[in-house]
Amino acid sequence: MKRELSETCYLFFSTLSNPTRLAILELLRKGEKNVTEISNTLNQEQSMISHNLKPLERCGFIFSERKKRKRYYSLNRETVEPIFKIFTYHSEKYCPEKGKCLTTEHLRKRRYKEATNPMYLSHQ
Amino acid sequence: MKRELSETCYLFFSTLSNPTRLAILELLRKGEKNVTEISNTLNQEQSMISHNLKPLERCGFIFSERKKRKRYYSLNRETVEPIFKIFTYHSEKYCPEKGKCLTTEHLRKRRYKEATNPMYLSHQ
DNA sequence: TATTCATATGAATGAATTATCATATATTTA
DNA sequence: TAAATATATGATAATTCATTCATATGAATA
Repeated sequence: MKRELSETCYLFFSTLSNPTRLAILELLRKGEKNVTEISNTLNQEQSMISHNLKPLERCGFIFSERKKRKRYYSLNRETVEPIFKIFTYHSEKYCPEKGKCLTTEHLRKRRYKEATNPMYLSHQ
Repeated sequence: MKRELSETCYLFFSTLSNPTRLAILELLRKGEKNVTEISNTLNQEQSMISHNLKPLERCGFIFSERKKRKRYYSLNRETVEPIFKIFTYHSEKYCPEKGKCLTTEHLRKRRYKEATNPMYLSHQ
């Protein structure tokens, strides 16, 4: 089906429908990181990280700023946090049997004040 | 990249990252519709509509109920409306030059109050 | 300015997703 | 129960997307 009808809408959600990009967003919730740091933390090729940072920035999910040689990426918390908040609410209420999104773990942590280890590193 | 790390999260957003499915959600905002009605309104193959309804229902974005021969699908307004509300807010603030999502048209009315006091945050 | 470090880009391969067509199943009515 | 109606399913073709590798660009430092 043609996608012009809701180009922006489609772009918005398709940018979020990728494990690498979700992992990047999750990582940036901890604070800004440069490309090499993201690459090392997620254990993925630097070029692959760069390729994935581009759509995230284009959609306004992240911002970037160069500092000396490095370019630091940071989360657009204003809208990204609410997006995941709704996702968390939705998935807990309507998809309770499904596995948990790690992104929800962090939100859950706040609620119940219990620390779990960040398993988003355990992929690859 | 493996996707186990956030299976539900990935599923959630990938289900929304499809023009046909977005059009279905948009249509269902007007009220419940059966498969044939959706198919006719969107001018798409019936089987294609059925194929796309499945992931939407599986993710809890829509519900269905059989009435006589027909199966009526309805929107899960509780979470879908807030999702699009955030999308609208985000895209108007961070992607202003891009085309508008049709979904945003309906929400635009209420937009100005919520820009200062975003009620979509009330989910948690 | 030559070198090193950091990031970005492009092309091509491979992987995943989607639409299509044919057909199957399910429900109602004659 | 046969026919008509409504929806679902499966296999394949078509399309879109992601990853990789090689390399280019850009910024800082020696």
